[in-house]
Amino acid sequence: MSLRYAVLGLLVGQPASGYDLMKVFNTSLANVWPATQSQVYGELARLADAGLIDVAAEGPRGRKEYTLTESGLTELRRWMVEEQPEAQRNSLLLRVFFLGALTPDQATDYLGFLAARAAGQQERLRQLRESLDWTEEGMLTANGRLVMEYGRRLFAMQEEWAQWAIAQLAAAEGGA
Amino acid sequence: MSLRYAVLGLLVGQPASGYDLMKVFNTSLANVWPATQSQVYGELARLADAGLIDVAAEGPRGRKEYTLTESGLTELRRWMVEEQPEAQRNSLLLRVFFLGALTPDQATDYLGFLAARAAGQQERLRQLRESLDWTEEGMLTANGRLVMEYGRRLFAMQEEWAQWAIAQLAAAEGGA
DNA sequence: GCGGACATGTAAGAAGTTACATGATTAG
DNA sequence: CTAATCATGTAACTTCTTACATGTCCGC
Repeated sequence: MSLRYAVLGLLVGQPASGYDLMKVFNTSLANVWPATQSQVYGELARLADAGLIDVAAEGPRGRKEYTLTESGLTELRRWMVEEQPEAQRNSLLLRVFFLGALTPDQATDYLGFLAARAAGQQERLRQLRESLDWTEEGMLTANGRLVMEYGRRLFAMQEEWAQWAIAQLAAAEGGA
Repeated sequence: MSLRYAVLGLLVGQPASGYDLMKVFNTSLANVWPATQSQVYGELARLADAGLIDVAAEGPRGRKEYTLTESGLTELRRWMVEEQPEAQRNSLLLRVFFLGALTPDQATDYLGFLAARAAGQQERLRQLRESLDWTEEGMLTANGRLVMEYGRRLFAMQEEWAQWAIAQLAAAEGGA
């Protein structure tokens, strides 16, 4: 049900169309809460139906610009504060659990790949941060900083952990 | 499609029934790849159909014990090495993105809650590690160590990050 | 006028969740 | 004998993905 709240959250303070929202889902939110076009348009219709958003304006090409209603904002806040975060799937860790199904060489390669990927993601984040226009004071940029810093720390942790894990495997090999 | 591989992975080296697998999904894998009973039984039927697993033995109460076939192991390895990990959803970060929808006090409370939760999860992990029988040398315990260490580092990172984020909010408040 | 971006929508199917339904065996 | 555990399965529903379908406006 979180897609619903992603949509509500994006409409806080700034009206937008489905098309506008999709751009955000394909960029800033791509690594946090991916969504497809058909999902977004469907959810917008359902939210409007439920009175949590309104069509504030209609533009060219059938463009519908939605705004958050009061009950929409209330519902978003309720979700943020009250709702328990649901369990999240992690296919990286799933693979680590099953590392024993690979040969030791393959397992080490996989961890090496993870380390390299984490390093690459850090680099990509760094570039993104530099390219962003921090003068524009939207809500997403303000809290986007917090999210980016989380990402930076996560990727750094992953890189270090993968290197540690490689050493562990090597020690187990040597010890056996 | 990863549930399929979770099931295959759990069958590496040790035959099991759906009931056995559910115990694992409800414990070790609960925070990595949650699955429901109806999903697991359905997937087992499909995997047997596809020849990736076999019914090796039938026991009391209609118990069916499945083993991995060779093509099952091949397919698992292929997935582990070749398949790109799909984007993962993160409702924690989604909420952080929308922190601006809350009052500053509520936002700080939420981050404080995250810090406390991360601390609790570290404690829980520590207890789990102590309670585990490390003499039993199953594959899950060997690589389970790696996964637990990942968890430890993740929760530590989360706690520190949340505290950093609280300080950031305070600074922004003070500065404004 | 025409290509690219803008813009919305539907349909079919896969994956995941919740709830129900049923029965066999074993330990005490 | 009876409660707990073992054990499998189905049905209905929601959510997510992929693909298709359609049309409009704007700049050049």
